[in-house]
Amino acid sequence: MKVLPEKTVKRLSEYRRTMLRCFDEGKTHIYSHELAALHNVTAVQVRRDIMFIGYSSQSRIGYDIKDLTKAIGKIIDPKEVMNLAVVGYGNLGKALSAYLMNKRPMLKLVAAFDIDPKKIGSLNSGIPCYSIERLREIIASQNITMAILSVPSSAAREMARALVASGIKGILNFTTVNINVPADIALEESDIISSIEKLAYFVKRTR
Amino acid sequence: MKVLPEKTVKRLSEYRRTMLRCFDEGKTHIYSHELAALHNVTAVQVRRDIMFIGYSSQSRIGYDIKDLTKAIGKIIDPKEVMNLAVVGYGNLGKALSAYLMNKRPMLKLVAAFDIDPKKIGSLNSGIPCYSIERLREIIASQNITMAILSVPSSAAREMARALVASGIKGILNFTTVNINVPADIALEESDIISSIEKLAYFVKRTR
DNA sequence: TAGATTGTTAATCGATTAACAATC
DNA sequence: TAGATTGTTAATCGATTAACAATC
Repeated sequence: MKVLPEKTVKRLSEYRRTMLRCFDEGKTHIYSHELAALHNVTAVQVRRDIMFIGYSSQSRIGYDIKDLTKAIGKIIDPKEVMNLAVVGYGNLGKALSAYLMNKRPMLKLVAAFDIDPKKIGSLNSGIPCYSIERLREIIASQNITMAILSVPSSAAREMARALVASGIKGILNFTTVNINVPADIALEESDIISSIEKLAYFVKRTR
Repeated sequence: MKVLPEKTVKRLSEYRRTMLRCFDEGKTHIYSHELAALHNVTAVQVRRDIMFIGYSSQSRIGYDIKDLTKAIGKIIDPKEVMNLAVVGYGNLGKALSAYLMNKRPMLKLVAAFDIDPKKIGSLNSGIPCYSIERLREIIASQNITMAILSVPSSAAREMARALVASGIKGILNFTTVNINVPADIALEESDIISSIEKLAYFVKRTR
């Protein structure tokens, strides 16, 4: 199958999460326009995204939630469990860990890293925290493929290099410094400061 | 001036931050290809973004950092100080507060809100924490225009409604639930779970 | 000057939307 | 059937890149 557009992948992930919530609330089917309204997109957008994964509902009573969530998983979920680490175990690292804990069955958070000796060893939210010196060792032994970078921004670049050197294949960067990685490493930036500044710009504009 | 593309606004914010860092390190000028390399974009992209704000360097020795950062500020910064609140003062809320504290002079974090009585009143990182019941009152009295939403996802929709009802003009949503707001409210979503799932998808692909 | 860089137009690429056929 | 919905092509819109003129 052809590689999906980045934005489609993101939306499919969101559709699935929304549908799982609706399913818990007793809903079994959902119309494209319902999904659309819940995500601030158009119904055509939803149908197009679903078309991308080759799914077809064969009914006019909306999409079968159970069926469609499974179809999305087949496309966007990894085939085997992927292990993650959170690097930098401060407030942000802990918050991100909590978000990730047991949310997605195929994505497993297995380790945290920090330089603060007080944090090392602690099982704060169910995962062990290691010294950053053991980064390479633990990444290899635990077969960790993705990392969430939540260290202080001043350490971001150096840490990113260390992660790449340790064999990490994907980095989610939560620092406020843009990092560079080789082309074969997946990178996702989440920059709070620029998000806020962008928001401020568009608030201003709408007045 | 015409409204800038969203992505351009975001990149301009990032360019500025990078340039300020470079300036602190003693650099006074920077080439478009240098800025480009630091942000994983092309030099043409950088020049085009700068063109959007009507800035021109009039030299072939790179952009004058002091001058260009000022020009970017003139376009993307609010004309007067904007007050922000963080709603939900757990690990994530505290981490986001720390990120924002004294980083941007025109964006001032002035209040936190939480339901936990233990947190209320505390000046954790220099800002007071109020009971969520006082949301409307404090937003009005402190003239708060933007909110960072970092409550548990189950409370996200209700809290978003309360914020809009209180007169908030922009929301940065850090919960894992998409929220709906009227068209005149600016909204920026930062969804950790879908970011991770997207990352996993593209890690898979590059193998 | 020659070489490097900026600024800008035109072309390309990718993502969204409009229009509508097919289906229940 | 009539009405509502899905699936899909074609058109549009927006963002990026290629090409190159202008400048130091």
